[in-house]
This record gives sequence, C-alpha cells and structure tokens, in this order.
Amino acid sequence: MVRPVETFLKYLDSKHLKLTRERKAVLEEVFFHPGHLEAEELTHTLRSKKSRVSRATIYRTLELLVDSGIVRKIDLGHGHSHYEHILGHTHHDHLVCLKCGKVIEFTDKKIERLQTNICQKSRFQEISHTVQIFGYCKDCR
Amino acid sequence: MVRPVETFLKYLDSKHLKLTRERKAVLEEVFFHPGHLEAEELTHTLRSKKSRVSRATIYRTLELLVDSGIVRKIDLGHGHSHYEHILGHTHHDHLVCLKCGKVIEFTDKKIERLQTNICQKSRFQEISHTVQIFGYCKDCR
DNA sequence: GATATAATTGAGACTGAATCTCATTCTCAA
DNA sequence: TTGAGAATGAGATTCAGTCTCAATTATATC
Ligand SMILES: [Mn+2]
Ligand SMILES: [Mn+2]
Ligand SMILES: [Zn+2]
Ligand SMILES: [Zn+2]
Repeated sequence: MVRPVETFLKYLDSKHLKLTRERKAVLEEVFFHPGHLEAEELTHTLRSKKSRVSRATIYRTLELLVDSGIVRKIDLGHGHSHYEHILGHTHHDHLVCLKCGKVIEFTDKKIERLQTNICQKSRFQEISHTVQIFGYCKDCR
Repeated sequence: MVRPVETFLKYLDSKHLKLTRERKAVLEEVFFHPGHLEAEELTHTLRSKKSRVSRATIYRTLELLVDSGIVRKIDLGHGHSHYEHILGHTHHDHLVCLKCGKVIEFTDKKIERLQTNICQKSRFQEISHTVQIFGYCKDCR
C-alpha cells in the first residue's frame, strides 16, 4: 500500500515547504478521485465539501504534486490540463474518443521498448512521454 | 510533386468557400516554411513580406488547412499550438528537448503497427495520434 | 506554551492564446 | 456588371493559468 501523504510530506520537507490544510485537502481529493480531473472541477468538488481552497492554491498544489511524482499532468486535447494520480499505478497511455470524450487506458510494453530504442539512437535522454490516440470509441464510431 | 494550392482549392470548392488573397498568402507561407511554426510567428512573417493578414484570418485559415489535410496542428508543450505541413510528407512523431526546444522527428513503423493493434482490441477507430517524447537532446543532457 | 521567521494563502489583477462580433469589403457565378 | 453570400480586420471577449501583495499560518526554537 502506497501512502501518498507520506510521499508528499517527504517531498515538502526536502524543499522546506509546509504541509498545510489546503495542500492536504487537494492531495486527498486528487488521490481518491478515480479518473482524470481538471483544476476547475477540483475547485468545485472541494468547495462542496468542507474545504475551500482558492484557484491559485489549487494550481500551485497541483504543480507540487506533479513535481513530487504523485500526479501526472496530461493533455487530452480539451484546451486545458487534466491530472491523474500515478503513485502506485503502472504507467499507461490513452485512447481519447472525439465524440463522447471517453478515455481508455492501455499499456504496451513493446511500444515502450521501441520508444527507448528511438531515444538511444538519437542519444536523447527521455524524461516523459505521451502516446495519445484520438478517434471514435466502439460506441461512437 | 504535390500541389498544395490545388488541394486547397478543391477543398474550398467542396465547401463553397472562396480562395482569397489572404488564404493564398497563409497557405504559401506555411507550405514553404520548413519546420514547426506558430500563429504569431506567421503573422509577423507575412507582415514583413507584402501581405498583411489579421490574426483572426490567420487562425481561421490554419483551421481550414488542418481540415483539408494539408497541415497538422501539434502541441509541443509550449502552451500554444504549432503547425506543420504534412501534404506530401510521410507521417512522423517527435522528440522534444525540454532545454533548447529542439524538435527531432522520427518514424517507426513498428510503433504505428502496435498502435493499430491496440485500437483493434478496443474496437476503437483511430483518426489521429501523437507520440511525443520529452527529455534532453544529446547537446543538452 | 510563547515567539520568531519564513512560508502560505486568497482576492483579484493580469497575461497570452485563441475566438467572436459586426460593419465593411471582396469573390465569383450568372 | 452585378448581386448574394462569403471573407476580412479591428478590437472586444473568453478562458486557462499566473502573479502580486497584504494578511495569515506552520514549524523550529526557546
Ligand atoms: Mn490515465
Ligand atoms: Mn514534425
Ligand atoms: Zn465515444
Ligand atoms: Zn536540447
């Protein structure tokens, strides 16, 4: 079992940052939300619960969560960012339905290996990658 | 030899749209520019030449060029779109250097095939895809 | 527990890309 | 040549995301 709060705390300590009520609220919401969430949505969800966290702090905290490796920022082609927790989850990429917006996750070790090969050929040091396939899902095609 | 103007004309006709001086200027500039260009850059380049085309028309025309399959809109993680001509060019994907911004193009038939397989498994109809690898190029690592 | 210090927060101003509005101008088929 | 519909440009608008700064809070030390 992975403990996101402890991971975050460790990260914060290493940067001499503090674990505030607001940061804890964002972390918990992001971590226990199952899918791909957006900042605006997060603002509303938190407001409807006990916590009231400003937009500025939401964005600031999401950045910290990305830096600490707990969360990944992704672009699903909606004109704004989405976030998903990755701590304790295996890496995956996305099929994105252009009609209903559904996102299907997939993992393909062979593709990953071929990407590594490509980087080696160009002596390129990979930090991250995205494989996004846009189209129509089986219900929308 | 591919003739972008004719392709564009055919597309415009099919939609009952007109080939204006402005649209021709944007098409030519995009098509003869070798790399990945941004809308703002295009505005300036055209202004420094004979043609003066408004921002609104630049964006409107780029959309038409994308629709007609002449140009591809890509996201290199800069917070705004880039465009590259694809008519007469083979499909490729990108390595993006996070330090110097260099973009290295690559083509990998095996990755493409694996992507097709993944779509089949989910009965997903692919329209487009992007494989972007972010990291540091050999000069920046 | 009190105190000091540095970090954090929120309200709202600001930015930059992209889109929209609408009065004027242009294209092209007839 | 002309008319109907399409296109343009200036500038207003939108929207996500960032920044500013005065007020607040977390934590280490006493
Ligand atoms: Mn996902
Ligand atoms: Mn390219
Ligand atoms: Zn769908
Ligand atoms: Zn580089």
